[in-house]
Amino acid sequence: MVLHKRLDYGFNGYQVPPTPRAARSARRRGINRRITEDSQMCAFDLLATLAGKLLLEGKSSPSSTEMGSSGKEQCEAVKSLVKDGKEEESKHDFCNLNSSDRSFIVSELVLQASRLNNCPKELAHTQNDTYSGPASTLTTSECSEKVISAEHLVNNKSKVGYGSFSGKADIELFGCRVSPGCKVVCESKRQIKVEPNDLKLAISARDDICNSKSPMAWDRKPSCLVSSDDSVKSLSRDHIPCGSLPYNRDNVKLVTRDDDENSSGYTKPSIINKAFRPSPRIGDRRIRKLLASKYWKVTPNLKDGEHFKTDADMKHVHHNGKNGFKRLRSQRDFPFKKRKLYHCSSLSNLDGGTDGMCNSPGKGSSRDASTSMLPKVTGTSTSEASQHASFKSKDSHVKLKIKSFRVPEFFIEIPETATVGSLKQTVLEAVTAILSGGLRVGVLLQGKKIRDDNKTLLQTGISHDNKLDALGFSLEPNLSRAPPPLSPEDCPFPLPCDASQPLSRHPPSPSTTNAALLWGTSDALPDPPGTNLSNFNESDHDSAPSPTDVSLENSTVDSRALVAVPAMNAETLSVVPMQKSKRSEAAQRRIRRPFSVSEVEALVQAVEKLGTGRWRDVKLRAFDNAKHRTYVDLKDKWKTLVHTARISPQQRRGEPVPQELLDRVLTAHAYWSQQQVKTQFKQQAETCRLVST
DNA sequence: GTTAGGG
DNA sequence: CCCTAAC
Repeated sequence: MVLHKRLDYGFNGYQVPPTPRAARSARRRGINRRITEDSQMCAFDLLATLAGKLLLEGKSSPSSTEMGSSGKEQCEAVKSLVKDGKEEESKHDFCNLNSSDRSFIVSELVLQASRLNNCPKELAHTQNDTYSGPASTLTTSECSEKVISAEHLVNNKSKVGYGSFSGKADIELFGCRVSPGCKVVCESKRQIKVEPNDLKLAISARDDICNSKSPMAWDRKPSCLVSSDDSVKSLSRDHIPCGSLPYNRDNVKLVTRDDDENSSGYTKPSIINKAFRPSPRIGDRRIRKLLASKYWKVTPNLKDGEHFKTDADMKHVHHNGKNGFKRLRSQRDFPFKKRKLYHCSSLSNLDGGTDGMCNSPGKGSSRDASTSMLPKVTGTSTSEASQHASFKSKDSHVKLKIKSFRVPEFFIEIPETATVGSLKQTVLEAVTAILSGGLRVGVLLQGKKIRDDNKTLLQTGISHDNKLDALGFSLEPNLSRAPPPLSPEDCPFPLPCDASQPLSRHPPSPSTTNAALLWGTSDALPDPPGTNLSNFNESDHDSAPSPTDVSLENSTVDSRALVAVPAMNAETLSVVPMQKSKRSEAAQRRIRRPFSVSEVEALVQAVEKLGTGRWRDVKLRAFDNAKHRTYVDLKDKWKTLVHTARISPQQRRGEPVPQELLDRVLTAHAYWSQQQVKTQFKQQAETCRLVST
């Protein structure tokens, strides 16, 4: 392990082995991909979505005594919100919840903020950034807090999730190719939708991860968590592991929905406290598969299935210089790039979908001197001009929807020998640290940061509907607080994934794109039938693994993504895309290059003529010019062809091979097998004859 | 270096 | 596709 080298899983296009098995194989051999210099720091561009929308709602006086009288009203309001949200959801269908998959995700957070009625007396209440006690004035800082608290809610749910053994909270890395399973996850678990060129981070929190370790009692049913109620307050404080959060959530309303529950979207707060129903679905197929998978292995130090038991174990693995060395460079070390985060104000989803509401003056100006994350442009706007009305309607309320937050940019250093599972774990830790460690929220109005935290929304103009579309929030690292150390409960084991996904967040550079295109078409060159078959020309692209694998086409990113994050411009990235230059030493697994039909035909034809035991001749005859096809490849392909021909067409995968070819395969295989037997028999007879004489 | 077969 | 034993 060369210390000065470092794996780069950034946008250079780390190519994960195409199959889990390949990943295992690669891991077994300690093969890893890109090596880059320190100067070429890459970073994940993580997209963390709150799996829903945040609603900021201003309310006149969310004091603790409010629940009695106006609580019902509030809940009714929430109810209507949920209803509206449902409409929106059904329309945009980004949170389809399969009834068989009761993933729980904080799909809506309704933050209640007090209205900014000018009330100088109460301004005194809200000094500083710490909002405490009942107040009836929402200052910008409170607004920030609410936003961030909401994020922490989500985040902490996620933490609970992955901390529990059932591992129901998923953090998943999506690559160019999204496996069907992951797709389902995306859709059913209300995870974020991701872009093929972006590193994908999906965080979901599910109710059924809650076990005895996580006393959080989230009810699946639509619930309204009004923390001004004392019991619920204790729940939100005690059971939601908000830990280091300084934020007061007394005003936080958590509204969850569940599509398969035909409900009005509101149940009495007390219901929330009812005992959590342990999910019997621990046997979730996926999880089961994961549990059985070898991906549990974190480092060579650990045996399969073994996972962290103690904090010391964690540290051992994490800081063992040889294998478990990981270093996370996070907030402190590197400035965050600005991220844009657009709130998409919408209460109800009516129709249409101009992104007017989501457009912010800061759009496009992702480069800013400060270190905050600016709102990210959300391409899929669910709001429209007509929603201004709904915005306006609730007179004294300011309702905002934040579609997603981006995780601040961070860097990861991980040894080559690390497993994919440990990489995931590292990312998970990093994200967790960032999200829970210390974030501040900045409020931007028309591109300008509102620094006076004591201003009311009314004073700043945030309450003006016509300015809401210019409102944005930025996440900023809170450098005053170090990320809390990760406890083993947080990450008792790496999150396995049943599908290794290529990580690529970098839009393919022109060169790689061309290579990929060439690469993709080289095999499809029509092979003139009857002519010399040895014309599978070497395309020489196998040595340049491109992030733009042809499998990209499989990565049909759901257009219903919660947030469509535009691919970053290549020029905005300060990282030199890795070409094949640096990949000299470490034995690189060859790119998988599926045989085209014409290649198969050539192979079949050659084998028909030469038989199954002369692969070198087959190679010379039919694939002489295809340097990337070795005779071992041809032999292997024949093997798989025979297998393919024997199985039912339904079981076949990949590019379908004409049945006619498969028939020829079987025929030839039978013939040559018979020949082999014959020759063996002859040989035996010969030897017997020789021995006897 | 080839071939065969398991992974 | 990779790996390896066997030839």
